Amino acid sequence: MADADSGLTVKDRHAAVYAELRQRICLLDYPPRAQLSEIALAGEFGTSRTPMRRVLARLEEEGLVQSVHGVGTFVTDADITELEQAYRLRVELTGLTGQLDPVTPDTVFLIQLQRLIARAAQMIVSGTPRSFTELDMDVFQALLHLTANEPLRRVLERLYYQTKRLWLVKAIKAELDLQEEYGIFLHELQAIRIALESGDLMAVAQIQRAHISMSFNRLRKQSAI
Amino acid sequence: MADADSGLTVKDRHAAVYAELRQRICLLDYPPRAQLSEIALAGEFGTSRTPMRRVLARLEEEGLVQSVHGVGTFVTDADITELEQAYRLRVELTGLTGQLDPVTPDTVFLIQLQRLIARAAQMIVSGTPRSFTELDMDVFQALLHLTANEPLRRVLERLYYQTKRLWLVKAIKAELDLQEEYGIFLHELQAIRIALESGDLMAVAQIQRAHISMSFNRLRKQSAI
DNA sequence: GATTACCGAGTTGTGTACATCCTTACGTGA
DNA sequence: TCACGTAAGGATGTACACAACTCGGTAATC
Repeated sequence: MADADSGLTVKDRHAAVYAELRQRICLLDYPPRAQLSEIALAGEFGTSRTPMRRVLARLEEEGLVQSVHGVGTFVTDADITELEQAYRLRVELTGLTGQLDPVTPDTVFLIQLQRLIARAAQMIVSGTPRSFTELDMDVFQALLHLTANEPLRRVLERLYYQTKRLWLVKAIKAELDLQEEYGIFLHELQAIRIALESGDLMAVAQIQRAHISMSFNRLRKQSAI
Repeated sequence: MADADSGLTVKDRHAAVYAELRQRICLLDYPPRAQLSEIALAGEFGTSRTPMRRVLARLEEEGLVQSVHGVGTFVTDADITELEQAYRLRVELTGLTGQLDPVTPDTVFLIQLQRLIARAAQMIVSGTPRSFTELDMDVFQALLHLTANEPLRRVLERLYYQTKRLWLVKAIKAELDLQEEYGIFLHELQAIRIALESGDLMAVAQIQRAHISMSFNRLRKQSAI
């Protein structure tokens, strides 16, 4: 409420609402099959249904919600069989980030990464599925800057938010070894830092690619039970 | 006008209008920088501004138009330097079609392809830049069925329509050797048919990938003049 | 004559009433 | 008691009036 939107254009406001709703869906604040009321959301964000419908239409394009005439707008359920194609595409595209317009990071980036690694280490001590997902999102956004290919970034971002809920759903249902997940993630970040310090962006991409692929296999293994 | 929309849901109508406008933009019926009037389009499609704005918002997401408050909605200009990243991503993703969920075509598909090859042969005799682009779109849609990976198909479709205008703009400005373009395209289709008949979908993908890459190089060579 | 302030036309963005549609509960009849 | 028709409620989809904004012309002023 009364957000400091001074100087922001109207499209920035739309983007902020979109990002907020996307965050809520992926953090399961709005769990799968939850109903989103256009009127209620409009009231919360201090606007009317018209701009809210535009945001919801975009979320529907991304596959995060689904609107049915006369019934309502509902969060889609994160089904692993339906999202397997998206996950595999995400694996391949992550590998491309080291190939298409790679960006050598500056010192600021390395410091930021070091801070993220510290947060990952803290996860092992006092991590929750939710706080881990928030960290994972921050890491994703940071590593996205390693490629300057804007279309690739947009596609990767979409695929990330489409598939990320799978992990959190499984984690909350206690179908994942959380300590193992935290440890692997910390190890991945340390490997990425080493690769970055040697300036090998192709290696960074392959490390990410490998871990996304392995993470999906762990998710699938648990589902097969 | 009075389209046979009996039985079609409302979202199909939206999709049809979206596809129609996308076609017009990519065939340069609406050339770059052309202004699209919400009211005029609403009148043409027999609806009001509200649904039309939803379609235009999606076109803006895809980067085909740009809306400015108080000014208008304009077709974006197909700038080769801006679209180079999209083009290179398209090259890589096309290569993935033989790898992610490849679909072995049935006999109907091969017959359809044979018909497309015949149209390509006709291009050499009486082709125009426009009719060639229409053929190219049909070929693209047909070959898209060779992968069952839906997310990949959606991304490829977006990248295709984002980048396709570049060719037609250059062709109309007579900065391309049309006979050479038509000949290469026919040769590509024949190579694809041979690869398909041997069931090698990976080869089909690599042939497409190579031709998209070469096509972009020809576009860039002409631009460097 | 140059500059600046202002007004008006035209466009996109927003708010809201209404249309359309689905679901559910209720009542009526067999 | 069950089946079916019907009406009410609530949701999304649509239409339209109005607000916000940009840009051109015009006239007043220095």
